[in-house]
Amino acid sequence: MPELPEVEVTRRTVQAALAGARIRSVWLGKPLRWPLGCEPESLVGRTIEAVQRRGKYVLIQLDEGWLLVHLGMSGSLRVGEGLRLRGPHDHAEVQTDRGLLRLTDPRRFGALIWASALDQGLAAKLLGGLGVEPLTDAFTAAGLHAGLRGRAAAIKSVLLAGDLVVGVGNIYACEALHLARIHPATSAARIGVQRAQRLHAAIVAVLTQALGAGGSTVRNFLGADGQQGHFQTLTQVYGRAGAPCARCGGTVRRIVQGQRATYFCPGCQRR
DNA sequence: AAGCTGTCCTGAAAGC
DNA sequence: TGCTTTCAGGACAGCT
Repeated sequence: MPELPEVEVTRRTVQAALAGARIRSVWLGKPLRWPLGCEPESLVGRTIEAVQRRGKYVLIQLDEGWLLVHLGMSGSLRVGEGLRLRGPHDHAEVQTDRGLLRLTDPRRFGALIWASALDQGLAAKLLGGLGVEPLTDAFTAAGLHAGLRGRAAAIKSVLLAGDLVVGVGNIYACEALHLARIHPATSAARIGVQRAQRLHAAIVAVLTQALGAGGSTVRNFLGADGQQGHFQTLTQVYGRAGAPCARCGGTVRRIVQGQRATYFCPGCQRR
């Protein structure tokens, strides 16, 4: 599934291919999570100036307005001249003078949204509540610690909520907590300075490592049929219930928090 | 305000 | 073998 690292790789790919491109036509297939929000024809002639990212949203900056793309959990963006014929799960295409941008999304949790400005309307609502970017200097251990204070919910759920720090999905939350040796059910408020420092470092490490792995699948976005991401093979606990923990030899467990699977090692992750 | 739960959707895997 | 059921997941919407 597209996590922050894959979204970032996608952003770079689209930026490299389409910055400066002029939109020739827009085609929409089955409905996605939200409607586009404008007439597709009104985008014809717009120029793509830059491609940015906020959390898991790809922000395509036009000379007038923005296109927001969210990949949901099964979405992917591809660019190129030689894309194969349109398939049943292709639900949006932006044809430009530098090639085609196509959104493929079997489960249609994703979205393509037009916004006149990022601080207005739906875009403002979607982006406004997002937490700090984890791979920037704005993300600090002190800030994380301060944010966790006063949150009674389980640390795993708080990380997933995205209002404190963005981009930590289910896999990364599990992996980061394992790396930081913190039990996923620990109340966020109980995490002190030292553990906040470990968690901060772990989040950065896990995302950075995954970004490297995601980078190895760049060719996915350039035409070849999608292959599985490589990160799965790097996980220490996610999807490994019953397997031995590589660090302490304990048995990895699977529990459910907020209707979501959590994997952790009871041997070395403490409340 | 914070924190649950429901919901969207479909392919893959498990169950019968 | 083939059909049915369950599960997975991002994150907003709505309710408590």
